[in-house]
Amino acid sequence: MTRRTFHRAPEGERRQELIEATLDCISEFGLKGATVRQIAIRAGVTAGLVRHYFESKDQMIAEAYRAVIASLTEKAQNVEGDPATRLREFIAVNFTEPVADSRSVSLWAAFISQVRVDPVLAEIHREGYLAFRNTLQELLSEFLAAKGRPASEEECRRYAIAINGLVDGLWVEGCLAGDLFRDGELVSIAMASVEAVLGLSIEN
Amino acid sequence: MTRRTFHRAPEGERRQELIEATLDCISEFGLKGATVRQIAIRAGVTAGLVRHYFESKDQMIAEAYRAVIASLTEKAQNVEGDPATRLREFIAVNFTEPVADSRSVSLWAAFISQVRVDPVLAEIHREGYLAFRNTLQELLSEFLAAKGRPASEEECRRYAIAINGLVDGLWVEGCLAGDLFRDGELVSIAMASVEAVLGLSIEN
DNA sequence: GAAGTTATTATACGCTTGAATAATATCGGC
DNA sequence: GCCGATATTATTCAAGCGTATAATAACTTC
Repeated sequence: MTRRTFHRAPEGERRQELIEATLDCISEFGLKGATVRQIAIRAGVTAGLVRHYFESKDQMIAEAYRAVIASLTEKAQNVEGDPATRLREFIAVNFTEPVADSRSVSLWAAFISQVRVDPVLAEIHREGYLAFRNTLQELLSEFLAAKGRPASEEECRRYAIAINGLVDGLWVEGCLAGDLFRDGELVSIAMASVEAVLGLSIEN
Repeated sequence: MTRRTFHRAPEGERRQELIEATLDCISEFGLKGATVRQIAIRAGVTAGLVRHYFESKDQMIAEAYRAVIASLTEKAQNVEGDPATRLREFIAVNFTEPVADSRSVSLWAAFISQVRVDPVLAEIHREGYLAFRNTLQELLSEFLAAKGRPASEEECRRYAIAINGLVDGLWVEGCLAGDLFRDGELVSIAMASVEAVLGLSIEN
């Protein structure tokens, strides 16, 4: 019996691979199909290694969730240009890969469904949601000011909640059943709706 | 050893109880925590009975999903009155119990997360989404006509997609973290946004 | 009220699960 | 080039999983 060959992964890299493998498994087989063994196979290692990098499977799952939130928000945070351009980009990003992807929404839903079960995941969700919404609120505040219609923080808050809801809702359905919509239809509907809600054009 | 006493449930009733117990378990423990044994305990029967009513656990889960979709949509389908009232009701219902409830969104998310895994669930989702959206589209068509601004089917379709997304998105966040919003805030934001999108008041 | 039907319980089976442990191969420092 | 440290594999374990089967208790019918 010959033992399986292997190489030691560089610092931190294996952790990342394991998290990525975890997400792959969750999106493909669901949370209950994402077993330690399945994840190990996907990562190209043996099951025992998981416990060398994480205290428990649950802890690994929680870290994987943090990675999902980060990937869903980071693209939206780092937009550049004048306020109108940034607002347009912020919206468009959600209807473009890799955010607009059935894998993303599967992961998002899988974790959402655990928010009630696991307080740790609930806290991660809450932070992610607020970060996303606050980014949007700040963006709206600048946009409205630039358009010569500055709004109170309270007003921006309401706009941010509405637009965040709109974008999220369209994002979910677009990811789940993209074939129900024409190319570019969702982003076009989103833009038009945001303009209507704000009562302003998002063009420069 | 004395055997556990029991009574025979009337036709269909036990099925319903088992489905309800399934949903309870999914919302409380997640899909992977909803085991046959847990579900049986919740329903007040023994595990073996599940297979007397359902061919398999998977089939029971699928039927449970149908029940969720039904509960989320039936409230919205059966609104009465003039078009404006019905439109207002349609929206408001989504921010009122039992639709607006963390249990509902947990169930919704749990199944959504399986859409990629299980084609049966994917089909159930698709039907439910389209039924909901088409109801809304019909409602919008009547509303716009009544307001003296009749719109083409294509226009109504776009409005329906947008408003459905908006309502869904707000519903999700409201259910997940209701404490982030003031009383009635979400329904108020939803109404205002819908009015902005349509460019019309929803009052009579 | 006895007989027949079947809903329900009880028990068992094979498999998978997350985790613990022991053996071993790889690598950095010297 | 050896040596200690540790990343990785291999193996094992008890618990829990979905399901199958057999015994039994509760109704129905006559």
